[in-house]
Amino acid sequence: MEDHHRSKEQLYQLFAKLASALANPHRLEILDLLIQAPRTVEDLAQEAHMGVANTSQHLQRLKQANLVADERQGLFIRYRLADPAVARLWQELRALAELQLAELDRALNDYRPQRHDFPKISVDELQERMGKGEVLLLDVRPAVEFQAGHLPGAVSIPLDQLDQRLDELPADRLIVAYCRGPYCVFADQAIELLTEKGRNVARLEEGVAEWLFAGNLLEK
Amino acid sequence: MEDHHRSKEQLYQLFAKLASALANPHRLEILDLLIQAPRTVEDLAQEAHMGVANTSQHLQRLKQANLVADERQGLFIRYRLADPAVARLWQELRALAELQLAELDRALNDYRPQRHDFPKISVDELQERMGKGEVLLLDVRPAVEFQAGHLPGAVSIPLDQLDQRLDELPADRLIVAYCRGPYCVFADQAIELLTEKGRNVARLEEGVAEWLFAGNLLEK
DNA sequence: CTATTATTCAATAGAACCCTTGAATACTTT
DNA sequence: AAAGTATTCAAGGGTTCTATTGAATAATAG
Repeated sequence: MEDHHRSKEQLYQLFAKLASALANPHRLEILDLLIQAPRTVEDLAQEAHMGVANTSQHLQRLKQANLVADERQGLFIRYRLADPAVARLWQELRALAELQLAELDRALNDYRPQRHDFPKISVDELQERMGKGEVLLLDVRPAVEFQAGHLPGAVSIPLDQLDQRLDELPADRLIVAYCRGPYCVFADQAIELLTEKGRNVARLEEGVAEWLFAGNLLEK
Repeated sequence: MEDHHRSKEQLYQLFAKLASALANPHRLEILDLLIQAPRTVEDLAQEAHMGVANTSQHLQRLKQANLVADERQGLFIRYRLADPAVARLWQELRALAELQLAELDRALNDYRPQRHDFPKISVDELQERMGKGEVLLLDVRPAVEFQAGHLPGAVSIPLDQLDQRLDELPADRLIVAYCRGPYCVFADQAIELLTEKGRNVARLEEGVAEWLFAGNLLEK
């Protein structure tokens, strides 16, 4: 009888340990980055604005929980998601948070203040209009992420190069910008810039993660 | 620029807070119980073998995270899941843990040592054979949980009454026992007892939660 | 072999978490 | 109003988590 208890406790302990690996904002940000593309410790530290030692420690917790895997490549160590199911869990966590609108909506309004100011486009409409050649799909994420996988037919111009490469964009077609997903501001900034330049733009809220979950494939 | 950081941090902080509400074995056990049926604080404390004050505190953390809701009913306060999406997240968490078999499998072998010793039946086969009247579906969970919702056509005999009510079970049909789900031992124990008594039995691994996720409806 | 670079380790201090205990609160019944 | 019951509050001490710092380990380049 007591045995029973202990083994039940141990079972729940395992699940709790997995959950607690997710219970830190930095680690979630790291996962979010790794969903887009594998990266080295230093890259992650820089992107997430944290110290390298600290980043390394967080990565090790994630690794212990089997959420990420690593691979040595010469001098660097490259971390990646251990399994696509990790992304699914993270997605589910966000979905639940979205149900409790109140706080999240407020936080999101702070982070993406213009998010209601410009036109959006749905995946369905995008696919239909791309088929007719009416749309240019623009990926404004960093180049590494584009290379690791992107929406089919997308063109890559990372946000920080956008104003120097405006001439690569057609003036007569709708430009649909996307980035990592609904919590990413790159596309917002791209759209702001392009609107200033008089282009016809819209935002796709979905990123590569959502695209995958919907059962679609990526291009490499 | 600094603003940006802060609001991004806040966003991740929200998600992390939600995750940390799940990051405790007791709270997970509580959720697991609430998925089966709403309960009072005292009930939960007893089922989860923990102090009442402690249980109350955990419930409040869950409530603050919007994972559970409460409702006063006279002298008691009844807690329930805030949303079915909570069960989905919990399910996804377990699914991820299962991918990392090693540890979990060991823990599960401790908790359900006989789990490979008796026949199992799939949902499909169950439905087919129930249609033909070849099977009696037996719900061995506590009565409250049965009342809160059960698989269609199931008969309720809580585990602790089973040996006194054997005569209610037909001797000529296959008896399929189920309980809360794959991490629940009630059905295992029921099957052990029934096998001793010479009955023809099998276990359905799925519980009501899994049944719902598969898109089926419950009976009340 | 030495110097260099990416990553990890070890130690520390401060914060958050968790359980226990005993008292306080809220509602019902008499 | 008084007594009784379910739940919550408040305070404590022990444990775990986190960021920072500086030193230690790999792998590479010269």
